[in-house]
Amino acid sequence: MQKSESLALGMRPKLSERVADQLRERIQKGDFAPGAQLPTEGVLVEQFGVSRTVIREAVSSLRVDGLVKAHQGRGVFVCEDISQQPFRLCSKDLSEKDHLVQAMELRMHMEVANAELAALRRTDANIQSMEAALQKQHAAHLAGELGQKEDFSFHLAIANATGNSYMIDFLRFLGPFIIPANAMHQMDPKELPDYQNSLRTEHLAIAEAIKAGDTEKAGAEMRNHLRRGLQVNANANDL
Amino acid sequence: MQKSESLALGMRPKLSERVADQLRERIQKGDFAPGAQLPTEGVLVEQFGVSRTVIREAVSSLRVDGLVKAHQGRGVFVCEDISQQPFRLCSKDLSEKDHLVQAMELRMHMEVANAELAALRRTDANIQSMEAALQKQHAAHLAGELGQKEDFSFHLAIANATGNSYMIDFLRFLGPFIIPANAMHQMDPKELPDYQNSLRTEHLAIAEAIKAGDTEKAGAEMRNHLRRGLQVNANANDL
DNA sequence: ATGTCATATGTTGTATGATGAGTTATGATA
DNA sequence: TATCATAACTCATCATACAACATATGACAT
Repeated sequence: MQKSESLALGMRPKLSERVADQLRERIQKGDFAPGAQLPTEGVLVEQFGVSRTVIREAVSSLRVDGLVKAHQGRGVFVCEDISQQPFRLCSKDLSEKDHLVQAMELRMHMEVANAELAALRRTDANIQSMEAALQKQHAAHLAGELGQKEDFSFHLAIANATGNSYMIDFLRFLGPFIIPANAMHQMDPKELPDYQNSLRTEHLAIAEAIKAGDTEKAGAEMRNHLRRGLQVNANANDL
Repeated sequence: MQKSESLALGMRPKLSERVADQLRERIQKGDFAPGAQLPTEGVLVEQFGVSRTVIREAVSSLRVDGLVKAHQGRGVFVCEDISQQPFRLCSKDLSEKDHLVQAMELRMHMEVANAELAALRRTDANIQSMEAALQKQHAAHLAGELGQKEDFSFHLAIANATGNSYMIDFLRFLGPFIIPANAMHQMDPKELPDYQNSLRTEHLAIAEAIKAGDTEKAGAEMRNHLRRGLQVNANANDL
């Protein structure tokens, strides 16, 4: 017979999420200090006027976010390093278009930096894997495939050449968000070879600059490459 | 009278986490295709031999990880872009030194991009908040404080001026990882004013370039600023 | 007085059944 | 055939009970 009028909350989305958000806020606001114990489930049940199920799901989500740590028999405690919250690209209050544009912009600058760093630090092995990726992509194109995977491999090879593992991780993280490949799917088949050719030209220019150790050119070519890709993608999606 | 012998699982840590891990694995392995519906709670209860509570908590954790999306009345579905796993800067197989250096490098390049973008797009309001932050930092310095918070506010104001919310989020994410402030704590008190002065000079140069819309200079000044900060930090920590 | 141990109490973890709230399939009816 | 009420299914929430673990309490022996 649960009364639904216990809601100074308002109740559109899931209750558990609303509770979780409120708890997050209170933690980040310093309402609960790092290391401190959260109110027990029973207390929270009373404070929020919801069932234990909801409280538990809310706390559970804080747990996977790394904000709190629960100890059976003792309680739930705020983590010492609140900072370690993960980074996500899921701004709910962002249009699909803005999401894509902003994510792509983030990636672009990131990759420009990668190209510059790669030009500074590339080893012979790096150059080899870059060229191998390009060769495979070319082969894929000749075989009539899109070669998206090989494309990404090339970019990953560049990230590898930076010697910064976080750069690699971040590119892997960003990669799936921005796939100009869906533009390729919608593309007029007659235009595809042209597109793939220009892609190859751009990639080669980047690789060349990195190989030569020309940081400025490497960055510029990468910027040009991604900007054009963004353009094509934008046109294909009517953005 | 729940029987504990239903465990082909093994049962050290929380059941819900073990179940969540198994589900994650099956999803990433492609056992459940993107877009496909997960088995219903009832079925999962039978498959794992645990209670609905556990299943719900496990699925809940997959939800906050962005791996699945639950629709009331329909079911739980695997997200189209499984890739949406959050980005973390966990230094598992990285020395503390490499961790700091690489994270700082990541931040540096992002902030250079921020400065350049800010110079392109800054509004009057942006400039005002930048200058306000600088003023507050100066006041803090004069009051004998370190002014780290105000320092970060200035950088955040720049990120704001990019108009890209992901840039802001990312800076917030990276911020706590790299705190040249700990260098300030270990610094000889006699050197502190000098350091703070040069800090202010650099900040002003950045702000000026952004205000003037000089993208190149803005980026260069930011790069110089952070590189010097990294240097100071490295010396203080014997890296 | 002190150390040891059983007990009580509090807290999170798990199980279970019932109900609310959406979604979809079914089938009756016009 | 089209429309619409109904049923069936699913996740969301509530409520209660018990298990597992941790800590505090107090009795008891030394």
